[in-house]
Amino acid sequence: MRPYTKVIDQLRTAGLRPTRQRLALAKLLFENGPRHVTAEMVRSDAQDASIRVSLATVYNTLHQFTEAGLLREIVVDPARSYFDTTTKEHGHFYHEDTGLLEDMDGDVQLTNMPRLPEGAVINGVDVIVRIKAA
Amino acid sequence: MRPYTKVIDQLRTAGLRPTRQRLALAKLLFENGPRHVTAEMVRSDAQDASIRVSLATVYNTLHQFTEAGLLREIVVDPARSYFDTTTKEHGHFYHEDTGLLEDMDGDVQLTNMPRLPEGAVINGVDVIVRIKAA
DNA sequence: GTGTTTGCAAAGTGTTTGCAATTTA
DNA sequence: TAAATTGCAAACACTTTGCAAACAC
Repeated sequence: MRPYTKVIDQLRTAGLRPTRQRLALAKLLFENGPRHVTAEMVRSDAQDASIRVSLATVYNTLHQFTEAGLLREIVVDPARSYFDTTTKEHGHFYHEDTGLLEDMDGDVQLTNMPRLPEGAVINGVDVIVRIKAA
Repeated sequence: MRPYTKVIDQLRTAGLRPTRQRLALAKLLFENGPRHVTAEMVRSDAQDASIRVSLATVYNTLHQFTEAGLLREIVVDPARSYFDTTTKEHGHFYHEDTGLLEDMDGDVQLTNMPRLPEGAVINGVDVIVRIKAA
């Protein structure tokens, strides 16, 4: 089987050249099941995997992947940005004491939502349940 | 009628002395209906109202009020922190292009929520509908 | 008077940017 | 070879902190 074909195509479609760094990071991000990462985690994982990539490139790549629809940014902590490899809409559990972000499976629904402000369209819906150890 | 009695009591209960700055900021925050503010907005409003208060104190005060249960922090933008004067649980519309944060009225409900991870309790539930001009 | 709070400026943190060197096509 | 990408270090924006002066009680 040809490696990375899917990701390469997605990158090309997004106008991104499949460079060594982008492919290595894509592998790291998408070949280990659903993940929720920060830039620092990615840099650290990359280092562990002997991928030489600067932090600036990690940031660039995360944002480019997000624009390309390969990642979704989740805003839960003012101190750092999380990126989710699962892009379909879904809720999250956020462990406030550990910083762990976890997918909610099943599909949570919003009921009784008021109508949108005049002339607005939805860009995304965030459902975050903040939890802590009992 | 005695001024600020309620806020003064709430501050005292929280172990906070009702200082000139805290009272002035409380007035500014709580006497103009529901508001969603950033530290910079508060500093600017304070300046307009001839309240002399440093940015450091604005930050301290916002956090102290939040701990005291007078404010609720809303995380929507990695670049800045919002504080909501409405503390009861409710959803928000966030205008991504203007940075305006707006209360959802009516009470949105989450249905079909999966059970919490083992040993966890809920700390808060965020429902944020991100919108933009059509 | 004693302990708390304030304000300033400096430090801190995560993120972004400018630009020369490198890589891709 | 032309255009895109990378990496470094400097710059950035927001937030926090250390500490002396001011204030509340």
